[in-house]
This record gives sequence, structure tokens and C-alpha cells, in this order.
Amino acid sequence: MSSHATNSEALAQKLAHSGLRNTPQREVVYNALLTKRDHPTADDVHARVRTDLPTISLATVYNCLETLVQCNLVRAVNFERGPTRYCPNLAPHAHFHDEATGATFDIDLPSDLITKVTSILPPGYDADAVDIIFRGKTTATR
Amino acid sequence: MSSHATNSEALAQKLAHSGLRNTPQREVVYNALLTKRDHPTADDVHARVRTDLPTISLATVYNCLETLVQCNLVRAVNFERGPTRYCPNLAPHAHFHDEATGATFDIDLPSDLITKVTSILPPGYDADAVDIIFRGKTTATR
DNA sequence: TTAAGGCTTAGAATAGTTCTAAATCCCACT
DNA sequence: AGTGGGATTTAGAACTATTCTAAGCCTTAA
Repeated sequence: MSSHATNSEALAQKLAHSGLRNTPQREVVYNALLTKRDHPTADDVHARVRTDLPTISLATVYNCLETLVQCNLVRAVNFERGPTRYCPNLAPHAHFHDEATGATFDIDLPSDLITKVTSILPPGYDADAVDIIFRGKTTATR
Repeated sequence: MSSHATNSEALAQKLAHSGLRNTPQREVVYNALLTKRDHPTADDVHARVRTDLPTISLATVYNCLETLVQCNLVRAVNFERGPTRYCPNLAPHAHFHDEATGATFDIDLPSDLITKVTSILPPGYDADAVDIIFRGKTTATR
């Protein structure tokens, strides 16, 4: 069994759980994210999936991405102005945004750090999620 | 000496430092942010400054906000999709975004927490800035 | 096998932001 | 005081990202 198949299963299952159907469009969009984990925009994804499914429309790509976000299979991320980017990494992680190249890297977040960060919230503030975004440069040694 | 005057001074000084001129437009835009510290969009700011300067254009508001960001007098913040918001709070702080109301609150960040968060970066990652955004609900007791 | 509803599609519409070109302002130098 | 030049502002056009609309298609369940 390839990991491709496994991913399809996971997708089908999560979709079913929300009462949604699995479709070829949703599959290729999800696979496009898993295959190249570089935080693409909806437009990037559209360009990539066209080779598999030449007639897929940009609106459908937006719909599929939104669906995947709703099913918690994908995270939407917004760095500064500009298009929303999508990330299939479900592990808790921060993002590092290289200002020179525009590249984005995932940085694993230890769970105790998340706890510590969340603990600064005064009473009455109840956070569902925390996004941490670093901006800066990466040096050659990375 | 009013705090208004003090702010103008600070503005004039920072602008001069970057070789830029102080203008009525830049002053009213900056004051609009200081007066009501609620993370307005460019459009919000435009609406507010029109009472002081009825002929100011939206393009100028965008220009002024960008200038203020360049001079480090204001921070630009992006929550999810949607317009950029502006924040005159220069102290290190996180943002809490109330998903029910859309309201945004500043949360002070102790400097040791910033250190701790930044320390998770692997070697080769050099961060200039960290943005921390909480999403969730605020309860009545706040 | 058919009806109902979910999904996809192309294209129009909208929202936010940036661009362009012309007008205006302000400072430095005469 | 007068002038040239660069910085700034302006209105509107242009552009980009996203959502909406309406039509058709596909699938599932009766």
C-alpha cells in the first residue's frame, strides 16, 4: 500500500465524517499539497493540479482548499499582505518566513512551549489556536 | 504640552530621521491610530481622517500607513484573509483575535517569553521579529 | 430510474491594494 | 521675492485575490 493510497483513505474518511463526498478534485488538490510541502497559494495549486485534471477550475481549487481546512486536513496561513497559503503539516508548528527569498519553513513546536505561550493570556481569553510566525533571514548553513 | 504635541514631535523626528517630510496627512493618519487603538483597516482610517482633512484620498492613507510602518511607528498585522490592520502599540505584544466578534486585543509579552520562543529556532534561522496570534473567544468576565 | 442534493464549472462580481500621471507643495538656492 | 526640483498628494484606472452566481453534472438513495 503506497502512502498515496493511505492519504486518500485518510481524506475519504475525514470527508465522510463531515458528511462530504470524496471527489477526484478534492483528491488531487490534497495530493498536490502533500507532494510538495512548500505552502503554495490557491493559484499555485491550480497550476499543479491541471496536469492531472486539466479541466479543474480555480473556483473548485478554492472550494476544495476551503473544504480541506474545514476538515482539519490543511491549515491556511497568512503572512503579510498577499494570497493565503496552505500547509498540510498537522503537527503543531510555527512558520519561519524568509524575507529575502519569500520561502517559508515549518518549525516544530514543543508542546510545553505552546502551553507556556498560551499561559500568558489573562483570564477570560480562551484560545482555540496560536499562530507563531517568525520573520527574518536564513543563513547558508541551514 | 499635550500628548498630541508630543506625538507630533515623535512623528516629525522619526520622519526626519528617514529623510522624509512631515505633512498634515501623515499627522492625521498617525493620530487616528493613536486616538482609537482598535486595529483599524486602511479604509477605517480613511473614514476617520476625513473629518479632519476632507480631501484626503484613500491612496494617501495607504501611503501614509506604509510610511509609518517603514519608520517603525506602527505595525501592520494580518489576521487571516482580509484587509491589513494597523497597530500603534510599539511594545512587544501578541494579538488575540476574537472569532465571534472580530475584535482584536493586544496581549503584553514578557521579554523572557520572547526569548524562549525565539530559542526554538534551529541554527541558521535568524529572526528579526516574531508575531504571535491567538484565535478564540473572550468571555464576559474580561 | 428518477428525484434530490452535492459538486464543479466559467465567468461575472467584489474587495483590497497598488499604479499612473498630473497637480501641488515645499525647500534650497539665487 | 523668484525659480527649479524633488517629495507628496490626488483621482481614477488597473490589478490581484477571492467569492458569488447560475447552470449543468454526478451520485446516491428510494
